[in-house]
Amino acid sequence: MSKPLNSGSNDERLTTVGLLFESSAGLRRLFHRRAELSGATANQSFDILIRLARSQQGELRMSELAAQASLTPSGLTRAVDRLQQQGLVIRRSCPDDRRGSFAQLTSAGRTIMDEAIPEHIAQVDQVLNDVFTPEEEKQLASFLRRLRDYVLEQNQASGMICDEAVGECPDDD
Amino acid sequence: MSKPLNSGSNDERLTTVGLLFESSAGLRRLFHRRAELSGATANQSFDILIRLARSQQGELRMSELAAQASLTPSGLTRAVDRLQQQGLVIRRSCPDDRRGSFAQLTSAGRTIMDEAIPEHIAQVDQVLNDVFTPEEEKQLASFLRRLRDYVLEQNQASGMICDEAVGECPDDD
DNA sequence: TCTACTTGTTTGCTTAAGCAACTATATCAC
DNA sequence: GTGATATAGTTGCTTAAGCAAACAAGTAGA
Repeated sequence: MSKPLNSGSNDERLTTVGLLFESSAGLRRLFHRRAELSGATANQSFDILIRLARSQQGELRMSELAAQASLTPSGLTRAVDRLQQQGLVIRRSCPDDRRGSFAQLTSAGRTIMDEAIPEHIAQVDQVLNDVFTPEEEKQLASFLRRLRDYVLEQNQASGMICDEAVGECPDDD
Repeated sequence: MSKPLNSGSNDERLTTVGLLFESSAGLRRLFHRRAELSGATANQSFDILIRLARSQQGELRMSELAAQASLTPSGLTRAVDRLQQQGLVIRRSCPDDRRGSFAQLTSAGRTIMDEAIPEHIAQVDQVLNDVFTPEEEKQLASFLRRLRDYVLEQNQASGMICDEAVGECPDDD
């Protein structure tokens, strides 16, 4: 209510969090921009596609995918709808649990991603090389992993967004 | 086009970037969630308000604010519209440049923020304390600052989103 | 000073994401 | 088995954010 707002460590901490948000938003924009320039793969759902591409047989349960992409179930449903309309993904219903389904890359989707991923990797490489030493990069990754796990756990606790994906999901893009 | 996609360092790098996105999204959710629980300040534009609150006389040029909040000018216009409707902010036209305007906290806005900010700081403190040592925290902040600056610069280069805000804007939450 | 160009902000329109409510299936307790 | 509860996913509706185009005001050059 009346703490000094611009003094020292509190302020620095707000700044730290702000930096995280800005970096994330900025990176997203940067990748999006470049993808756009280089043509077809301007797809806003790249996030989803890349996670599928990097999964076993290119498929993932909807809920798992939602968690990985930081989307709500409903958000994911529509995103997969769109990708399905574009022919990049299909739903495969889960044999073990008839409530569930998998989102699975089609071969068209696979083709597109085989083309897009190296580009994306090149972008990522460039950024990381330009900004960090390999050592620093490792550190950053470790910090972020801890933060991610913590935050995920807290959010679960408050009861929401899936609840697996805590361990080591292949958390790329 | 044909690099091995799941081998070693490339993959780790995708993971690093993914962690950044997930951390950011997760943190955002967490703060939003908690703010909601604790009452009034569930406002989705907290980001904007806090930046105003931490600025000289609680005002900022629209474009500056857009940059800080990672919004496009159009996004910011609407966001400020909403806040203005809620009586938390007013527009003050810039005397030096009649194209421009400032967004400025009203006293109502100030009051709300005086209440909300300490809560927010407490949340941030808790997360950072739980996850990092002070040393690590400093490191993380430095990494993120570099990344933010780099990305901002790149995005500018591609021509977009304001173009100040590169130096040391008070880049908080 | 008239013209051309740049910059700051807004508006029209479209898309995407969230919440809450709903359906279908699974699981548990009895 | 039957009923009660939980889980996976989808749908209706609303809000927010982006792009592109418009405008208005500044700046520069002839």
